[in-house]
Amino acid sequence: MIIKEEILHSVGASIRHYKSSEIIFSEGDPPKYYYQIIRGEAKLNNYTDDGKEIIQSLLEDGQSIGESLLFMDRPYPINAIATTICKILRLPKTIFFDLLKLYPEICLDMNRLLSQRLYFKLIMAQNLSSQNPTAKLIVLMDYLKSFQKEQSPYSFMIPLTRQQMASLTGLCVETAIRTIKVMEKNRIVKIKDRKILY
DNA sequence: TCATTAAAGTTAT
DNA sequence: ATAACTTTAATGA
Repeated sequence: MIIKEEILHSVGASIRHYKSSEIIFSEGDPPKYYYQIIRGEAKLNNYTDDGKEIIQSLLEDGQSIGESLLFMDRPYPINAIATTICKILRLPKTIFFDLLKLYPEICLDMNRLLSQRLYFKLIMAQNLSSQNPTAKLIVLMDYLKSFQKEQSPYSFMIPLTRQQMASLTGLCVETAIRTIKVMEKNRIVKIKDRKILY
């Protein structure tokens, strides 16, 4: 959790509830608020001209949404969509900046967070250009697994659907599925009732 | 080689 | 029940 809930409440953040698949903001909207998920999951995405979804990032409890866009004066280049029922705190941008000035600690945490986001983007950028599907999926899984201590083989259950993995790596689902099958054959992953262990 | 299309089976809501 | 996800197979770039 990047900013404590009590602090957000104390400066007048409002609680908003979203249904699954409800839009939080759309591409082209001007960023006006800081959003923080209290409960639920959301995603940042784009659609290619032929309608294929590209997931930019997946967000869960405690995480902020699209915060990097608040620091400049440009419309959102992405959509934010709730993927489950969500309870989200929303704080007007101006008050958000007051908070940053008031609490150096929050400011520092925000920089850390932006750094993490950039890191993920850089990792995924190498991925999207060229490379074979196996390499793409491994880069994604390595990144996800890096957050847990246990690093032994097959100790990490990928918390994503094949659909999501495909949308994050720019593959089509079928290719993702076939590639994962090959990876199972090559002992890179194990599959236990459809869950991928890496 | 991978994407696309279609069709069918499976799981989650 | 209905939608979302998974899987397989055929076809085309």
